[in-house]
Amino acid sequence: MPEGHTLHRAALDQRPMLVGQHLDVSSPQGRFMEGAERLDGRICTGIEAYGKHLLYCFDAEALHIHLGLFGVFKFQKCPAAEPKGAVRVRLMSKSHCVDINGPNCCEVLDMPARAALIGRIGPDVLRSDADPERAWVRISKSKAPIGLLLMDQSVISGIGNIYRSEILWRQKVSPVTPGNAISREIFDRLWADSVHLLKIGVKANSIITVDGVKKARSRYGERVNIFNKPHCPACASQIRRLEMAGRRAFICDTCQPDVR
DNA sequence: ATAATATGGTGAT
DNA sequence: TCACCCTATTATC
Repeated sequence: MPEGHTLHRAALDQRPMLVGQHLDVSSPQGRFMEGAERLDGRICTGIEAYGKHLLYCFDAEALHIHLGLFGVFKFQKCPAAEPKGAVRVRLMSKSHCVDINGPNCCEVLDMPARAALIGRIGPDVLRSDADPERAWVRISKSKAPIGLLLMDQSVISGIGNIYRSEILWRQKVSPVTPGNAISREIFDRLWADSVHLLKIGVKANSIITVDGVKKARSRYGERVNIFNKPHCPACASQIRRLEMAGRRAFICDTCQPDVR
């Protein structure tokens, strides 16, 4: 679930539920008591997503959430049901209740810390204020493989392990291509396709990288081209798996030749 | 029914 | 390199 699209979708969903209202903030699970107490009763002034990070703003402070691999948002209308599972934070407005379970990161940031966080994140393909030049500078100067660079959130943010394999396959780029061997034209295509796919992901609330597919049916199913698939949908070659940054990457050696 | 696996990132070792 | 966070889905009995 949580690649960049998940967080932007959460921001869109939750803004009308929470922003502009005094929130009851609690930690049913008990592992965020201090932070909850600090924010309880204050007005939520905005919700912003940066890459895979979400910030609930309360004037000069912000609740910083990173879902990690397991984290999930759940929301419901009031009156709210009993917390289910390990609810680290419960945010309650007059109308809605948002529960956050299992986040990797859950902390209160002051302004300098918020600036530091935003500063260390590369341009987010889903933000209109993103500057792709920053990503181009990093990639074009790096000897690291593009499959690693696309997953490096300080280079470009929002892309996760599924989108990585899918974008590189769609643009016929081998993940082992060094960043400094990527032409400006290829970079522009990678960026544009990332924006395109993650926007679809926000709308569908699911990763869909196959053209023409509108709705998510199963976990992978027809939604993706090569991620976790045995054969290439374009040429039927066997899909090769390789370990990159400790994560499984998928590659079709026919469609994505190593041109180094 | 129970077990295994992962769309992520941090901090310790 | 590994433990952790502790959900949701899929695979295996």
